[in-house]
Order: sequence, then C-alpha cells, then structure tokens
Amino acid sequence: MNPQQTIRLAVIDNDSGFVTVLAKRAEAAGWQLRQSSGAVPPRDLVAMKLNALLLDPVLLGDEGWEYLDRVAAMLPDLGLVVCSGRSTVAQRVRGLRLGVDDWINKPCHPEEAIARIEAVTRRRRQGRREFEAAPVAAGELEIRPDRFQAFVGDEALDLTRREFELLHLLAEERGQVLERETIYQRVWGYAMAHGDRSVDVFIRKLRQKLETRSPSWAYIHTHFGIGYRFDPEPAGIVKEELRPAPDAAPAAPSQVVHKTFTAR
Amino acid sequence: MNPQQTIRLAVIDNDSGFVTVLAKRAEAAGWQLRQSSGAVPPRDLVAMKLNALLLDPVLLGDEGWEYLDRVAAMLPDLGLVVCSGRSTVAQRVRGLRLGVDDWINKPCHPEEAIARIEAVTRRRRQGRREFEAAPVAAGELEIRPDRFQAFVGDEALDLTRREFELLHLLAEERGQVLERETIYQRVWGYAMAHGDRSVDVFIRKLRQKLETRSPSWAYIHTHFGIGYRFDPEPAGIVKEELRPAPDAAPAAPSQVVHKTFTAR
DNA sequence: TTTGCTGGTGATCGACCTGTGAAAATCCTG
DNA sequence: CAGGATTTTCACAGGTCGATCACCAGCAAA
Repeated sequence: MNPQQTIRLAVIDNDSGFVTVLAKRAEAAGWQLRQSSGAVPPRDLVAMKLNALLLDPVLLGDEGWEYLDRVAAMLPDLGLVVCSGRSTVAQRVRGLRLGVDDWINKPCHPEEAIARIEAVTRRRRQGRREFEAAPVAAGELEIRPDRFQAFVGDEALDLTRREFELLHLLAEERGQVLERETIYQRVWGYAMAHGDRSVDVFIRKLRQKLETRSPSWAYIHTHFGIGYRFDPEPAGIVKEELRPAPDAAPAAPSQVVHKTFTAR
Repeated sequence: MNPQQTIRLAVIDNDSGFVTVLAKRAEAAGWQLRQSSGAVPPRDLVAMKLNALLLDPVLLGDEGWEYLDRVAAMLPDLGLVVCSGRSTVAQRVRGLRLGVDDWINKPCHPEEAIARIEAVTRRRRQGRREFEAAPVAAGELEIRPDRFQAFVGDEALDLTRREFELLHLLAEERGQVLERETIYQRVWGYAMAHGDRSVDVFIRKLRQKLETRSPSWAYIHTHFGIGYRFDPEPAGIVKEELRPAPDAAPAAPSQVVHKTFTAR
C-alpha cells in the first residue's frame, strides 16, 4: 500500500557526472539525498538515518575494506551498494561477504543503480516490520497505526478502516490543506470520479466521532473550494484568523484564507 | 553472529558446466540444492520451502517477465537472483523493479554467484530473528515453542502445527492488529491468494480450543475489515459504551459471545 | 438580494466481511 | 497402502460498511 516510501540515500563518490545524473533521478523519485566526495565517518552515517548508501571505494584508499566492514557492522539496517571502477571477482566476493548488498561496476547506467538501490532497500524493509507504526499525537487524540484505531485517553473512537486511514493521512499532513482529489487518491488508492462525495461523507463521520470523544477540540477544518486541513485546536478559539500577515503574498486573489468553519 | 545458516537454493538453468561448478560450491557450503533445467511452476517452488532461487530467464521463453512477476508476488520471502546471458540495462531494471533481488550476467564466476545469493539471503534474514525457545505467557496461557504446544496449567491445548504457529505469531505480536495477508505470509510462508479463508478457519479452531481450556479469557479479537489482534483479557469485560441513544433494550440475551468484536 | 455552486447531513441498499459447519483434498503415520 | 489426522475449500447466514442520492444550508459572485 505504501510501496514507494521515500528513500534516504547517501552517495559517496567524486565522479561528478555520474553523481549529478543520479541525483536527478533520485530527486525525481522523491528520495532524500546526501552527497559527499570523501569518506564519511560511520558515526555521521548513523546520524543521517539512511536507508541506503552508495559509494565508490576508490575514495577510501587503503582502509576501504575496514571501512566497509565497520559500516556494515554498525548499520545492519543500511542498504549498502558499492559502485566501483574496475574490480575483480575476488574483490566483489570479499565485499559481498563483508556485508555489501550489491556491487556494481562503472561505467554504470544511473537507472540501474537506482533500481538496484531500490531492490536492496525493498528487501531490507520487508524484514523490518512497521515502518509507520509510530503513533501520532494530536490534541487529545492519539492515532495508533498498530491498532488501526484512534484513542482519546483509553477510549477508542471506534473508527472504521476507511475512517482510520483518512484520519491518519490527514494527521500525518497536519497543517496542510489537502485537496479532495489528493485525499481520495491516497486513501482510496485510485483516482476520484468526478462528483464523488465520498470524502465529504467520511469527513462528516470522522467529525462526529471526534466530537463524541473530544468535544472541546476542533480537528478538521474545511477550506471552501479546496479541501480539508487537519489541525487540532482547542475550542474557544472561535476563529478569526485572517491575520493581516504583512509578509507573504496571499496565494490567490480573494482566496479563502484559513477560514475555518466547523460543523455545527 | 550470522553463521551461514544452511540455505535452500534452487537453480533453474541448463548451462551444465556452470551449474555443476555451482553445485559443488554450494554443497561445500552445506547448502541444500535443487536443480531443474526447465521452468518450475511457482506452486512447486512453494513446496520446496526455498530461501533463494537462481535462474536463467532464457529457459522461460516469452513468459519470462510474467513468470518472474508471479514468483516474486507469490514468494515475497524468496531471494530471487537472475543469471542471464547478455542483457540490457532496461531488462535488468525491469527485472529488479519486478522483484528480482540481483541480476548477474554470464559469464559469471560461480564464487560471485554464491556470494550474491548469500548477500541476498542475508539481507532478508536480517529482520527475521528466530528466538523460538522463549516461552510466551498470556493470560492463563503458556505458549511453549520447544513443544510446539500451548498449555493452560499443565493441560495442553492439543494444537496442530499450523494452529500452534498461528497462535505463536499472534502472541508474539500481542496487542498489534495483524492483517490477514500478513498473518498468512508469516505463517504459511507465501502470499495469500485472494479469497482464501484459511486464516479465518484456523482462528476459529484456535478460539474453540482456547475456549475449552480457558473459558474465562478472551484472547483473539477481530478487527473488521483488517484482521485479528491477540490480547488476553479476562472475560466479563463487556465494556458498555455510553451510547448517546437512551436505549432501554437490554443487549442480546445470553448469546454465545466468545467472539469479541472489539475495536474494528 | 438573487443565483449558482460547494459542502453538510441523513438515509438507503447492495456489496463485502466474518463466523460457522461440513465436505473434499492432502498429508502423514503405521 | 490403508486409515486417520490435518488442511483446504465451499456454501450459507448474518452483520457491517461504504458508495450514492436527495435535500438543505452556507459561501461567493453578480
């Protein structure tokens, strides 16, 4: 359901041409990319919370093997792909045995490098369960993906699967206005038919259940002509946004700006 | 730390020279090897309980891609390595995206093939730690992997193997809602066919046996539209939600309610 | 204000989901 | 190879959920 989870990749290489093209591809795929043209201490790699690392061992000098060994040992969850110049079978075997996940030779098509990194990451992830099992807190709410349910205190909201997924999506994009088409696409998984009101209906159901368990908070805000925004606000804030905000230009002329009217 | 756990590998290739050398190496490493010089139905692959599969797509003819797709979909846990003759970048990328874990070109050194299969297998096993020996306690239950059996006090529940594995999995993920597909994948070892009701049937059997030996506890909870959750709860928790509707009708009479429809 | 949309709400009906019993197919053991 | 145990498949019965619809209220522009 969430196949193309964004990948955090670091590239350690100084072949600027190759890296440039690679970066372009990675960016197009929505990956987060870090680059370096010199060895990065494993300690720093840890801090980057990477999913995958692509490196050319030529930059590592004599300590290449040792470095690979250390990285593989210190970051067992990291997808480790080596992209080297000429290499012998013995070298590749040694690397693979050391913990390298894949070893490519240059010249190498960036698309293939991307695909191999994807493959490595895919397999890595598969073993690791729950990538998004992290609970989300919002106002009095706690959204727990491990239970497919939201709670206020220890009382469940009694959400349906669809309801939960909608709420989860909104909460993950907290503060963002999401258009109906976007919401539908991401929750239902396919394009919304013209005139479909499903999203509205489910928003209503969510609001009802939220109102039941957490009456003093407003969570879902309607943006007329656009979509919905999730933002927990204690009641009492009747409204009155429209801050003159002398800075950024208002997006569209006479656009509805943060005018939040809640149900009821 | 990760002693070369014996690997069950199948090789589908008709390059007898290559296969022979490979077999020699594999045998030396203590792997269990199956060979075939023609396409093997995915169904049979399932029965082999493989860890990895090495194949040359030239044997698959036109249906190569389809075959790869089906195998990858049906056996997500299988390490899939392609070893082809000449191949283009586009082909390799397509394969990798389809679910192939690694793609090697012939001529290929057997040692490297072995190393890559190892790497692929290692990658996937990583997440899967097997700590079978640890007994799990839950409510009145004690689940003892060393016996492949669960007990209440000293009375065994008399579980069959599948029943036990299902219960064990659920208990290890106590509190988590597991989707049917996940359950099937992890207990049966391959992807669940659409419309398969096996999980439901086994859940029923488990509930029956649990009810027999431990009537005053509710262990397995159904989440509508999702799957099941294991969470031992002393019976009697009927959790009367305060319904807004002033409803005088007493709930259903004394129905056999060992099915706890908790949160959806 | 009127007019044309957009969004909120309640209700409905069919499709889908789960529990269950039992037959059919398969595996396993002696 | 037979006989029993185990697993898979099938069909049916309720129950739940979600896609739609109709209708009304609120917003925006004229």
